[in-house]
Amino acid sequence: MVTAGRTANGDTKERLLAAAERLFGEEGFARTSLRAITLAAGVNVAAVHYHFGSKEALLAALFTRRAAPLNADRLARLDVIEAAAGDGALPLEAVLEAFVAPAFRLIAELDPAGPSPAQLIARFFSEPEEVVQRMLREQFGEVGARFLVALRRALPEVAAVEVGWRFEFMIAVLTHLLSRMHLLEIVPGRALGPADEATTIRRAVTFLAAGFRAPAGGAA
Amino acid sequence: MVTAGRTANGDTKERLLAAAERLFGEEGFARTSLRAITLAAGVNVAAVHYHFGSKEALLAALFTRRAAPLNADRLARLDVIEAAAGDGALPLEAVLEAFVAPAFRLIAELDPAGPSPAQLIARFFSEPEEVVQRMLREQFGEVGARFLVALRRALPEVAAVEVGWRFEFMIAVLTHLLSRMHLLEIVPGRALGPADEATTIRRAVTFLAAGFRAPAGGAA
DNA sequence: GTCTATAACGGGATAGAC
DNA sequence: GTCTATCCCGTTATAGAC
Repeated sequence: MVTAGRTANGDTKERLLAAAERLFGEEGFARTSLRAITLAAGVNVAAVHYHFGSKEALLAALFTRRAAPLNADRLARLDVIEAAAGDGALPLEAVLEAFVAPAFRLIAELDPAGPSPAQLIARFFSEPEEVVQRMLREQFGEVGARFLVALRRALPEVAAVEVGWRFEFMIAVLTHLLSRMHLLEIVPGRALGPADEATTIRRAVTFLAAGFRAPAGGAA
Repeated sequence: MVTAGRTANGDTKERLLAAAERLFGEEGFARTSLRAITLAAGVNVAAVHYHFGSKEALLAALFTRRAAPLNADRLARLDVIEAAAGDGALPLEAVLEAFVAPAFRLIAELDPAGPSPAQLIARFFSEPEEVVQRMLREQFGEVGARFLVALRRALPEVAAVEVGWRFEFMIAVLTHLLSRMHLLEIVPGRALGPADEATTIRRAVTFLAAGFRAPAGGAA
């Protein structure tokens, strides 16, 4: 198929992306060396710079590769919901699921075994690198804004400021789930047990929907 | 007061802790060099090794210094609630506030201006270092277990497994708040506005309480 | 207890052969 | 496109003077 000969496979770039996604997700960006990545990928150190240019550029490539389809999926689902609702109020659970479910889809579809891709996406929210924070704003800005509007339409009785805060709580729950779901948690004897994707989504949506609907005033 | 002479102040150790707390919290452990810390503290590089032994030991010192009183405060509040309740069911909002409020107290009491101490505590939950993860289990194990029991006592009508998951959601919301509260968020035009401590606590508790009480079944 | 100087190492990046 | 070899820098940590 290809013109010139090479080592054994032509997908060095893909192998690098896969290895980097896993290691960045598990160890974080700063702790992961290019040497560790290329070793895991079975390619040469220089390959990173040839294919991507720098360590940061590799990270950026990983980010957009996952975030773009993730957010496209979210917006497509939201389009459907908004079209079905016409001018009426939006169904809250549906909106929440449109935001949450694609992230879990990301886990299941790609690497059935490993914890890989979603963990990295979630980790982005806590990585201090400026590049990361800038890309977060770029990639999630539009989705966030549109979902915020949708949530307000779904909750006309809740003050807009409160919806804004609760939107932040939703992001918290989602990123926490994605980044830590695979490991045994801090508190022993939790016995959360392994749950399938659909159950986890339902759990999150149920919890979040109730929180979003709560009357704002109530003190204890 | 002191016997022998020295540079200008005797609180090198304290200055190191303060600088490290801020920098680790803002930049993360791996990205923060000892040079940056000692520069910010106005002390010599070697002082870190003299007073603490290593970079990791400095981190550990920071962790226990904050986590211990934080969790003691939580448990004390829980004691009061349990004593008042006798054998009856526990009041959910009170239990949640006993868990959430001490963390915010941590912010307000110590450094009224800066974002410092709580941000680091929250960051611990996403730092990949094994030391950090081990200390998390050690320091938060007891508190987590006791609050989990208390939450189940407060919610006899909710399945124990669900309470376990929702406990995890609560940690998500809290850490997210503590680590990111200071900065403008990803979605522009949110207009969350600056909120005082009491309001933020009330917001979180209201949201969480409703989520915890939600009937488990409901699909959309 | 505090400093300077330096050791010992690993990191990202690049040049140039193939 | 892929490799080897190497540059150059910043890092933690330590030894030893003061």
